[in-house]
Amino acid sequence: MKFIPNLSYDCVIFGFNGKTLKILILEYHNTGLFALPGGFIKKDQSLKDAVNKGVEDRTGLTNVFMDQFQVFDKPDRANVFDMRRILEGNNKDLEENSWMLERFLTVGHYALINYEDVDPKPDHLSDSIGWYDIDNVPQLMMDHNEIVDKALEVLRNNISEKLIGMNLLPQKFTMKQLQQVFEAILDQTLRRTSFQRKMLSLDILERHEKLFEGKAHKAPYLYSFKQ
Amino acid sequence: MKFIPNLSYDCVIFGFNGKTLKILILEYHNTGLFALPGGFIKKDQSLKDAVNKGVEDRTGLTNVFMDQFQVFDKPDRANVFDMRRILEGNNKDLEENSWMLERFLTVGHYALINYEDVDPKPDHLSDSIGWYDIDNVPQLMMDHNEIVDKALEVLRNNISEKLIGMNLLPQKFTMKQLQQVFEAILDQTLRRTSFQRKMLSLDILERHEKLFEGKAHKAPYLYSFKQ
DNA sequence: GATTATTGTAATTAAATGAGACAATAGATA
DNA sequence: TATCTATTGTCTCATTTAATTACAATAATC
Repeated sequence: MKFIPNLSYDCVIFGFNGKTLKILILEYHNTGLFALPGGFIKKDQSLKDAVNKGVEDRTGLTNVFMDQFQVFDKPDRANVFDMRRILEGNNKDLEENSWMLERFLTVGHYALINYEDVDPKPDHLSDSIGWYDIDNVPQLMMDHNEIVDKALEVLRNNISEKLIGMNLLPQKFTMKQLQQVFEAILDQTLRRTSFQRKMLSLDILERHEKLFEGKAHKAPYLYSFKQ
Repeated sequence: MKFIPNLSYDCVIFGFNGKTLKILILEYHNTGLFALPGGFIKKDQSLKDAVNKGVEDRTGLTNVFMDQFQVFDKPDRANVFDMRRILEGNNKDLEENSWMLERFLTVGHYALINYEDVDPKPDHLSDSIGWYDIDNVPQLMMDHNEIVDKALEVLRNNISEKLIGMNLLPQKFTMKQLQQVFEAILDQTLRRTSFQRKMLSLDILERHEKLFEGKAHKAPYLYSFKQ
């Protein structure tokens, strides 16, 4: 067995389409079961490499911002029944894959990516993968809904202090777009002038050329994050 | 094997003696190796139960405030050489315990306890356990120094927003003691009047009787946290 | 050239924090 | 008993930070 037994990772991949916060969810072949993208860790592989590989396989993206946030470990979190359905739905040998029916602890991660860059790709076990609004996530297998909830909570706590919102945007963006990211994550409206003043005072933004959208009003500047 | 393979926990147990922040460190028999209190997770045990058990065994305390904060996973973090010394130093059979020489990922936790309540007890593998000032931690085995550093960082980030400092104090404490906890954790002096005003404005403290210490000055009130 | 929607920034208010002042007081001193 | 000392609790005022409002600038439309 090339994997570390009883241990997996799952990743809540966040994207932002300009209006709402979304996450990537996949559906397994012939089961109707929805789940977070996840996987196992090879015996000589770092956790980070394993998750990066999983994210890359599903999104095509490398160098994605990501962070582990909690181990989910309830002894009864694995659902043997569901796991069996997934294996059977994919015509996998049950004997050979019996290790997958054991108890698993999973390391919860979240990743932030630029929505526009992604063309979600199902892996060999799942027949679809797609974006779901954060407030419209379907019932997921095992404790994955709990993992999503916790990921969102951690993201909310981190957005202000760690300034990670940029990872959800293209490299150059307007102040309004940045504000919309904050508003989507925090689920509250922010004051335009205070937000702008705050962001500029942090001295983390570089100002570029204006963005002319052909709209009948003053054109906003584009910004990027320094280095 | 009754444990989950390749996975362990380690716990940075913080205490406060009124002056400085301290952590519990144990030394293994006949090896000169220092380490954090840690252990393994039984196949049907929750992570939290496992860590609680470990903390209780070493301190005698139950219902301790504790939080997991990171998985440490470097494929080369285990030091086979050190592990062998520990097993040999305890006259353990190497064959039988060879699983302990494999790669381990560990879930880092920190715990906050009332220093006065604790009489540290070595476990069967270690011949001493004791308090060390946070700025005078000896060289620890594997990546345990890194775990300590990270635990302190997380504690510093959490002290203000999550108000967990109370766990380092007896149930009733003076405003000065509370300030000293904050100062020890943040490693900076705070303004007495601002600190007092801030704490009182948060509406989390309950005021009790005064504490008469027999000193020639006004006696301070005792406070406790509202449940 | 006037109009419209939005942007960038300045001006004004309000809130939080820093810094100091001072009365209250538990015991020590004499 | 009266005075002195160290510390506490609270107040005031200055300073900093943040919220709110106001307004000029401007890109395209009419």
